Formats: sequence, C-alpha cells, structure tokens
Amino acid sequence: MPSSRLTADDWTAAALDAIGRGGLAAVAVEPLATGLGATKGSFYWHFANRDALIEAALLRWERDHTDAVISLVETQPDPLAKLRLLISTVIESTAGPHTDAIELAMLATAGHPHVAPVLARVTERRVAYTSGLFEALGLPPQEARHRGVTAVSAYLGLAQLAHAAPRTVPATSTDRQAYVDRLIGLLTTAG
Amino acid sequence: MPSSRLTADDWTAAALDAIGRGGLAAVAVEPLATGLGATKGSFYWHFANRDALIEAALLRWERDHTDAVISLVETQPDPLAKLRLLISTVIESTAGPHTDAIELAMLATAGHPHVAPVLARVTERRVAYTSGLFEALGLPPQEARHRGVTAVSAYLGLAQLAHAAPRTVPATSTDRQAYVDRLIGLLTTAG
DNA sequence: ACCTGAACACCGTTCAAGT
DNA sequence: ACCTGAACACCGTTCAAGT
Repeated sequence: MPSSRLTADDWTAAALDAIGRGGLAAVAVEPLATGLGATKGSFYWHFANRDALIEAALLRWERDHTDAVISLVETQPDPLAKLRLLISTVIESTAGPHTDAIELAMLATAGHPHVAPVLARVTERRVAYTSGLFEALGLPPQEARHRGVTAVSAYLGLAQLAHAAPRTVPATSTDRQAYVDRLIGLLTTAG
Repeated sequence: MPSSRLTADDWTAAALDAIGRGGLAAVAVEPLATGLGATKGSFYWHFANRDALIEAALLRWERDHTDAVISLVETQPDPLAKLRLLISTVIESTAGPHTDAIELAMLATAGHPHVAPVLARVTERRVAYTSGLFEALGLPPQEARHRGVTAVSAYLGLAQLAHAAPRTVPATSTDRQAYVDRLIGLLTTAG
C-alpha cells in the first residue's frame, strides 16, 4: 500500500519489475499507472516520456547490479579460482534454474537504443576484468585480451543459446559443471 | 511501381526490408501500407494480423537464408578448412563491415516469441553441423558436442559484443583474422 | 509540488460496402 | 477475390484545472 504521493523511484522500480516479467515491451505507462493506483498524468509529472523512464530504470539496474558478480569473485584467493567461480556463476545465472530475468531481458533486447549503451559499459568492464585474470595467470597482454573476449563471448553466446535453443545447452547442474571445466581447460591452455 | 493488386509475398518482402532497416519494431502495418500504396484494410485481407506478417517474414528468412553458410563451407575439402571458413565467414558477417542486418536484428530481438523458435532451429542446425566438424577432426562425440556449443556460443557472443560493445571486438580485418586463428587454435587443441 | 481528467495522435484491428 | 474508408480500442503525450 504506497502512500498517496508517488516518487520517481516508485516508477523506476515498477518499470524494472515489468522488465523482469515481460521485457521492455511490458513498460507501458497506462498499465503501470493502474498498478500504482495513479493516472498517466501523474507519470508525466515525474518523467518527460516513456523513454526517460526506461533509461532511468536501466541506469538504476546498472548501478545496483554491475559489481555484484565481480565482488563475489574477488573473494577467491588466486586468479584460476576467480576465473572458475566467475565462469560458473555467470553460466549458472543464465543457463541454470534461477536465471537473472532482467539481465536476460536486456540481452534479448540488446538492440534497443537505451539498452545498448548500458550493456556496452557492463560488458566492457567484464571483458577488462576477465582479461586481467588471464594476465594474472601469466599470459601476455594481447593473448590475455583475446581470451577475455572469447570468455565473455562464450558467456553471452551461451545465454543466447539457453534462450533461443535450450536443447543445445547442458541441462543439469552436473552437465553444466562439466561444460565449465572443459571451457576453462580450453581457455587456459598454453598459447 | 507495383501492380495495383498486391500479393501476400509483397507484404512479407516489405516486412523483411523493414526488419533489416529498423528491426521488428519497424514492422508497422500503416507505414508499410503507405509504402506499398495501399490501405491497412488491404493488409488484413492477406494476413490475420501484424503477428502473422512477422511470422511469415521470419519463416521466409529462415527458408532462404539458413543453408547459405553451410553450403559455402561445404565447398572446402577437409574438416579443418571447413571449420576455418565457417568461423571466419560467420565472424566477418557480424563483426565485419558488411553485417547481415536481418540476422543482427533477429539476435537483437531474440526474446520475441516469433523470433525465438526460428533462431532455435537455425542455431540447433549450426550446433549440430559444427559438432560434426569436430567429430570429423577425430574428437569423441561428447567432447565434439561441447566444442560445437562453445564455437557457436563464441560466434553468438561476439555478435552481441560487436553490437553492444564494439570497442571490445577486433576492429580491422587483420585483427579479426588473428582472432579467428587463435579461436580455432583453442577450439582444436587436444582434449 | 503533485495529481486528475479530458483531449488528441498514432497504429492495430474490424467490417460493411465497393470493384 | 481484393481493396477502400470509416469506425473503434489501446496507449503515448499534452495540458488546463484542481489540491
């Protein structure tokens, strides 16, 4: 039961919720207003238009969510353990049973003009971080960079596969673990 | 100057054209009708609704486009040459200068209910075909399958990167070739 | 400062009427 | 068989008027 007056944050929270449930297309001002017990006119006091709401919601997601995985991974002592945890975490969250609905929605709408830059920043950080792990494993910078790109590609591509062709991706937790082990084997093989 | 009477194919062609230019969102009945010099009412004679048009356009793309790459690759004599041509062709077409606009639009809207199954079929064929190449290279079936999944993931993920974070992917034709070489090196390394 | 309610534009969809 | 034109629904957007 929200108070009778709404804040911009109430609208972005509702928008993020909608994105998680039905993707960007589910961010519709009229249904959102109904859900919040307000009118469309109220929305336009807080935001210039639907686009501005989407942008605000995505920026909020980026701010709250970007460092989560990296902080988790940083608890590991050595680069190989970090790489192992990074890849298995990230693959579980896309191909596993409790997927990250918002991230999947973002990937599924990567072409959207507001999604693309957010995804670009998040992805560039991930490539940089992963490349750093390969450097810490002793690979020369260029080789480390290529493997970082390949590792992130493998993750993004598997997410795509899990969504578009689920039959092709490892189905059980054990299968996924075996897949991750082989992937790490390929990625850490001597140059 | 089209004849005064339109066929269903005229509409699907116009729809595919729109997808290539602006993605699924660009498939709007009213502007399409205007572009074809007809009215919306004419459209609804040929199709039940906008959804049916999108589905027809995507099926047409699948039919016309699916085997193109595989046929090209099959001209190569041995599995390694096929793999090399497959990966470089497919990476050029997403990260290179003349990208396949429709395929990129499909990947950018992979979440759409009509796009997903088309992408699923195309992708499953690609995984199966690529896994077959690894088997032909002498790898045991399960290992070959994993590498096929990884190869297709690497392609799909690089397409995503090229779109979402262009700064992270190899920019010049030479760089891309070097990247492909390393990728093939990793993928064909002994198990 | 924040919200309502009515209005309008745009596009998807329907359908009776035309050729 | 194929198309027009008018109508309606839905949602984005604007804005004068309320508290």
